Amino acid sequence: MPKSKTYKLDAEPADLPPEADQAHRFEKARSAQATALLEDYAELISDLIGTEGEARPTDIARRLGVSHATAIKSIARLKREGLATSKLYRGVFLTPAGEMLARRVRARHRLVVDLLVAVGVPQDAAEVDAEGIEHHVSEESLRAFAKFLGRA
Amino acid sequence: MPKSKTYKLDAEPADLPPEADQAHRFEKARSAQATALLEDYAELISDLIGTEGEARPTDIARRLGVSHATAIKSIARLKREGLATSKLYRGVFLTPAGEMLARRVRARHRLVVDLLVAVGVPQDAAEVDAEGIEHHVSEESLRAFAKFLGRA
DNA sequence: TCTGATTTGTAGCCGTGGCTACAATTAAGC
DNA sequence: GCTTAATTGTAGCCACGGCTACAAATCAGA
Repeated sequence: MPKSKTYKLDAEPADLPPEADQAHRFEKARSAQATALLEDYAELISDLIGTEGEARPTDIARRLGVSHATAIKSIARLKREGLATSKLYRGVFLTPAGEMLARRVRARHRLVVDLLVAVGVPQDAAEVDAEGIEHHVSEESLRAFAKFLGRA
Repeated sequence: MPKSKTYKLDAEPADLPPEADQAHRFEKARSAQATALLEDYAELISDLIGTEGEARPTDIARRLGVSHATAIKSIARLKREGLATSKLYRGVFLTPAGEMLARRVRARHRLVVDLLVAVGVPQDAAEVDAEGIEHHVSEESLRAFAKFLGRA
């Protein structure tokens, strides 16, 4: 529902009322989930353009493990949100906002995988878990991860 | 959609086809998301019963930051899935399966928070992030976390 | 070129998890 | 005990993200 088109990976701190801060934690997790799909698509489209030269809906669908119809609907949402563009029967492209999001998501993904590996999680499990985890890692945690990995 | 009523926190390994394993990662993240709500409710109900002596829909709703109608609908889903019981206008209780789930979820939550803190994330940020992260941490990662924290 | 396979898009269905509004029941206070 | 407040439950709406089925457009090969 945000009217702003910034798509920060984080959200405002918001000084918390007495004991209802548990509710705020859940709300935050829910809103993170709401943008997770956009983030996944943005990163994937960026990857496909980088490696294949183009991002076709069918390839996106196959990579995500969903039907092409689902992918196309989600791409429509990306367009509504100003993250992607496409003309009929042509491939999908990212707007500057979409590119920025993709870059941040990719960096975050790597950081999460690296941290998991650093604490002893096997590489393949780290890749799997990171796919779900990354959307819930705040900027603050990311900074801590970077520092921990010696990339302060 | 699972017919089994076990609710493992993990899922089967499944030997991966050629390069479609990216799709499998996304599918795993999606299925984790599907059980996240159940997990949150189970843990919260267990907490409320422990600290307040009972779990009332209104309290559940307030703690989760949703309307009571939403909470009641979700509780209905817990009942359908065999995790909770309740009689009309009486409180909510967990079945043995629900209790087990709650216990595992609570342990996992603590482990995730502790790991985040151990790598340098501030306590409050760790609590917030853990709420979203925990649902995507595999048993394998949990074991790594425990070992890293010196609780092998 | 034109015919058939592939890709893309559309329509319409479903379950989930939000919500508000209203009804019913229980609990509390006079 | 009755009235009122609080709680609980129901109904019905919405957007999302899945899906299948079908239609339209593009692309490739004969």
